[in-house]
Amino acid sequence: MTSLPKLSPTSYALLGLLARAPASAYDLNTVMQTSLIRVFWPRAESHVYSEPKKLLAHGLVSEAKQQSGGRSRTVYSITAAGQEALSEWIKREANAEHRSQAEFVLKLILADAGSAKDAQTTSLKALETCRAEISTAIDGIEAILSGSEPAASGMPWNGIAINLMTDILAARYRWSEYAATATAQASDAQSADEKRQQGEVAYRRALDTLRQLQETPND
Amino acid sequence: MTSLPKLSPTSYALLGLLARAPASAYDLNTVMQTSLIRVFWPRAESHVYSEPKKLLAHGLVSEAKQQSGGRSRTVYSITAAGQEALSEWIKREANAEHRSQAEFVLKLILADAGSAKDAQTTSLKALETCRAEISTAIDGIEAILSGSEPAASGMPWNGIAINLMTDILAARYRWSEYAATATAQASDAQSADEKRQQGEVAYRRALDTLRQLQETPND
DNA sequence: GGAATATACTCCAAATTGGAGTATATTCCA
DNA sequence: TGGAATATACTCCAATTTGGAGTATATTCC
Repeated sequence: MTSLPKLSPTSYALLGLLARAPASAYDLNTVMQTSLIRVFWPRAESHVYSEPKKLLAHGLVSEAKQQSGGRSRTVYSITAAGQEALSEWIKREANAEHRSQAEFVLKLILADAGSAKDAQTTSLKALETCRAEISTAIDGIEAILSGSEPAASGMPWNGIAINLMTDILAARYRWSEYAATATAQASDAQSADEKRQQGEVAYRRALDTLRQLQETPND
Repeated sequence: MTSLPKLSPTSYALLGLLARAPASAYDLNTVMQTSLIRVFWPRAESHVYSEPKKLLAHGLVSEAKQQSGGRSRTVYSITAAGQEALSEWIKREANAEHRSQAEFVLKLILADAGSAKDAQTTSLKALETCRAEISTAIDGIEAILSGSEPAASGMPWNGIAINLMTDILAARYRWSEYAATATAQASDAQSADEKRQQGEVAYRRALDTLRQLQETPND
């Protein structure tokens, strides 16, 4: 018995979308690239197209080929076994890890190899990017709120989850403002001791941020 | 002329570390797995070991084999061409994208396929994870501040960068508290309309978060 | 003297990316 | 009415990256 390829979180993500309604890989990809899911589970298009085939091999979805003119379309639907596997996955203890990846922070960490100006430029770029993301997010949320879809699927879960996105975005934005100021203060002319001093102030700010969280009264 | 494999941000990350001091792949890996870099540019051990060979092929680093008893050690050092390539990379406009990946958010978004209890359990797990990360981070920063290394490398840049980590961690922690409460309020017994209502409240909270950022006075 | 831990790697299958390529269908605007 | 742009609906594949297992020797601690 040759075992089937193991299911990944991506498999379950798509299975979860198919639990809402049958869809083609194209439909799934549109959701994967444009919805909240993209923010917390980004996957390549080619991956979104290949994954349903794996679900099919596992018997978690069924496929139906449709013809509309010269163009064909494969629509996937979740099976009973799929429903079963999905709710089993949801129930399983979650991996609460939150991974991030940001090339510009790498440049900041290694900024010694460049000039202070470079570090400032990088911070300003981050600030600009946050501003753009904020505008886009506001438009998106407003569209959802004004949209008259009767009880959009995933309520209230999507609403709760989107707050993680906006809270992190707010933190990133405010940090960018701080970093733009802090990097502007730094200059190549500074002495090693001045640089160290400035670094210490920064570390202390970070420590304060965390200590405030532990002091939070739980009343 | 067969072209060499292209350099990735990971290549530059290691080149940047070698710009501080010569090191073995083992040393580089220790930094990659334990320092701030791990938070914003996590890479697998096998990758950290193979990348210096690519740098070597490009002539950006040189290698020196050392013997210490029966065990050998390859120490890499940055070359002049490496210095050049590194500062060119630092100067290049940064990719300011900030990617995240969090399986537990996926479970929350797809929580319709499970019970309200599952969503709450997931939120509580996220909260617990944040608490552990906060403790670890406090210990780490305190160690840096009390450590008497004279002007640790990367000052003040590392200090500024670490604030992005702590600011995001604070946002994640506070969101987890919010999510634990919000998911506790939700129940499977709720009507579709109640769920929709609760979702709307959540979306409005997210919108408020972002709008406050735009209203920030720039004085 | 033995166990645990640190140093110092290699190997490889599997997962994932990202970009290019190939069609047909529909919508828009001139 | 014709042509361009955009949307639908995919496939293919090389290159990147992961993650885990495996193989040594060296040092520290009890």
